[in-house]
Amino acid sequence: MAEHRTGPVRSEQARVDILSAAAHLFASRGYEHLTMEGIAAEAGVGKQTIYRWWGSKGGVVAECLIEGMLLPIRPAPSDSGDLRADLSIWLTEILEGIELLGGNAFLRSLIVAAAESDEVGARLRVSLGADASVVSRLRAAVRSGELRADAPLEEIGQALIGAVLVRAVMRLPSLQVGAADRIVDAVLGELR
Amino acid sequence: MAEHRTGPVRSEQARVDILSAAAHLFASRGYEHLTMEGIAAEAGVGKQTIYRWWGSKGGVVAECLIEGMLLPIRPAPSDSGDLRADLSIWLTEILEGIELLGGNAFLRSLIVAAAESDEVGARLRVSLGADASVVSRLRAAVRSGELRADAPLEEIGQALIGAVLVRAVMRLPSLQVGAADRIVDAVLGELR
Amino acid sequence: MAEHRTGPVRSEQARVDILSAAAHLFASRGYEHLTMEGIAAEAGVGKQTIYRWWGSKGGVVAECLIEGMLLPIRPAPSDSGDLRADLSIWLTEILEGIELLGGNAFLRSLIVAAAESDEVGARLRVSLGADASVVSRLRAAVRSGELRADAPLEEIGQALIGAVLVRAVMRLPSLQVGAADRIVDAVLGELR
Amino acid sequence: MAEHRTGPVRSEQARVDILSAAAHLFASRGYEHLTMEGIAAEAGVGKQTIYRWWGSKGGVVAECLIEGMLLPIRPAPSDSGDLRADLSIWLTEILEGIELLGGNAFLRSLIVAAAESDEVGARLRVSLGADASVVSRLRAAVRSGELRADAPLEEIGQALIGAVLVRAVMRLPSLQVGAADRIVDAVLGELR
DNA sequence: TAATAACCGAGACGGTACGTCTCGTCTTTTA
DNA sequence: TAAAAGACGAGACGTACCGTCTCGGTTATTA
Repeated sequence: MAEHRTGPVRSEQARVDILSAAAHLFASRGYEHLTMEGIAAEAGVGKQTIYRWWGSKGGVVAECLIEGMLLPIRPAPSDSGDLRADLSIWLTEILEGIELLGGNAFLRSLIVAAAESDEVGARLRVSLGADASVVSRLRAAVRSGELRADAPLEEIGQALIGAVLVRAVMRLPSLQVGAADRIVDAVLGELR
Repeated sequence: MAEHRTGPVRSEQARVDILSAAAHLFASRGYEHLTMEGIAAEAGVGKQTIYRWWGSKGGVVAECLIEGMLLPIRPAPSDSGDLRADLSIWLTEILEGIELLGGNAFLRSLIVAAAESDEVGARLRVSLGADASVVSRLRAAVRSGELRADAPLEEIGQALIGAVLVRAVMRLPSLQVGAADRIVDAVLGELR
Repeated sequence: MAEHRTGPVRSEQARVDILSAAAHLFASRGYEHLTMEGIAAEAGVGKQTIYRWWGSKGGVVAECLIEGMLLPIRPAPSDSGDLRADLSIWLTEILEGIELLGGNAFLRSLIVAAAESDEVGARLRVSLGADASVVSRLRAAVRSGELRADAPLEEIGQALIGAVLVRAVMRLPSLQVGAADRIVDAVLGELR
Repeated sequence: MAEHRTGPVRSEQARVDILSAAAHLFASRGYEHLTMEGIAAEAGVGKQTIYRWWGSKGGVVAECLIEGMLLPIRPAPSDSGDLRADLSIWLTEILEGIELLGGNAFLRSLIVAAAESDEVGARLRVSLGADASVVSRLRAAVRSGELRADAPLEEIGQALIGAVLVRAVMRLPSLQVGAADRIVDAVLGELR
């Protein structure tokens, strides 16, 4: 038995306008200057329409992430048989994506958003790739003998992404060429 | 020839009261609920006295870090000759310190503060130990042959700390026993 | 064709609460101690709600005057055929009204408010009666021959009210019995 | 027996600098924008030096009045035998003086200062001439028969000055030519 | 000719109020 | 009945002044 409802249905237009406005303002002014009122004004939408569907700024930003409006959704690292090369390419893409969007300043905004909102945090894990996708590539490496059987796969993934975040948070110089290689090198070591 | 200035001198009492109030409120309510008015009220101080000496919340928090009022200042990893053991002990201490102060929620607050304020960011690097102290321990490891000569020492340090941060930011389960070991294992590998 | 606007309408409750609070605080503490924050707190209203509708303290006080919440709105002097008696009664009522509300101190507050805000100044002219109402009584006196045809009617009205104000401003002893008569006598002279 | 005191004596330089600064700021920005800090800065003086000798802004302004730094001290109306002419000249001078210094806006500032400070109020009475000097001229007029013996002399003086103040307070159009004559006419009437 | 006051400039201090901004909720009208 | 518009109570922001209280440095007496 389908449940019936009368009246207009959620406006897809409004939803898209809000997400676009949020993504645009996030990119141009950063999460700390992102306000509900600003999003509503930019989107040409009542504030209530935002609060009706999302509980907070964080929720809106999280949905932007899901939709790939803030960060292009990361592909999994590919499997060419050479783990180091695969991870290096994958990390390079991430670093370049961030650089394109504003570099460390943008990344810091993203980190603040993630730290303030569990929705964003959870989403960012996917968008940045610090999740199953790396782990499954690492698992393949275990199978192929590139990594030993009891290697702490999740921690390796986290160390790779973490090395990127930490540079943004702690104001180390912005990312340079070769950074991805050095990070992979740092985590995977010479001859593993 | 010393330069002379007349007039009253900065009140050390007020400075300490402000930092104590800020540290206390940070610890109990988190950075996002930390307000200049709250600090002033808690410290029994005029707001202007805060603005006179610090330009922002971030500045105050950074000085709290310097004074070791938020995080105990980290000792360098010791050098017992066994790099993995030394790093593991050092990282365990850091994790326990954070856990004691509120765990990942506290760490997230710290990260937000660091991401929003370059002063805090720079200070946090020292307080969390993601700086010269690890690197110099790693350098010793190079000399003793535990690490190869061209290992990317800074990136190794960042990967270690980054693995801790990333778990907080991305809402991975709070830190457990053995976490330090696994992180060190992830970064240093089996038999380096 | 009426212009339409969507959205909530101005809250009459808030408006009245604000004016009551302002009038009450003015009467009890004087204009110089009247603060926007005090009004907002007393009225149980956000400060922004005051600023949304009035630009300044002066505007609020002016509207209090319009509403007769500070000074009862003055009736015009009546016309019994005896100008001096009519003016004397009228001025006596004004003096008694002021005396009741705090005497010269209250009047000084009113004068400060008027001097600082053109809205209050314009309104006070009406409330104190230094306007058309006296002049029209004087015009009747011209018609009945009590005043000569080219008497400077406006200046006469201003001199009457001015004699009251000047005693407040210049800290002359507070108003006594017979004051109204003497003022009317001073301005109209013996046998005009 | 003179009482003796050790230490330096009050600095005449500072006193004059403060009064000049106050008078200058009053003239250029008005009493409502006159601040103790502004005076101190303009005078190149410590705030305490002001508070040491005057209790308040009002006190400083009152002394400016005494020194004739805000308003030239008014001469008494002269006695040519023609009361109306004498008063008219005297009032014209007052109006011209005010006009020169900023007109009604300046006068309003003066009124606010007087209403807020009893020292200024008392002083202004002298400076504006609403005091013994008019009354004594009026008394001469009684003696010469121009005014009847029981005319309320003080109230006449107050009505004259009051008519000027009331125009400033109540935002009536700024003073015009002939105003003095009309005011004298209003108060003294045709043929007294 | 010290010692001792009080003056002076400078300005830090605890406060109060300012006017603005944003929050999240609530209310009204339109479609 | 969702959506736009936007008013509302709340409260933090950063600034301006308040009046008091140190600071050193600098005069004038007084011992």
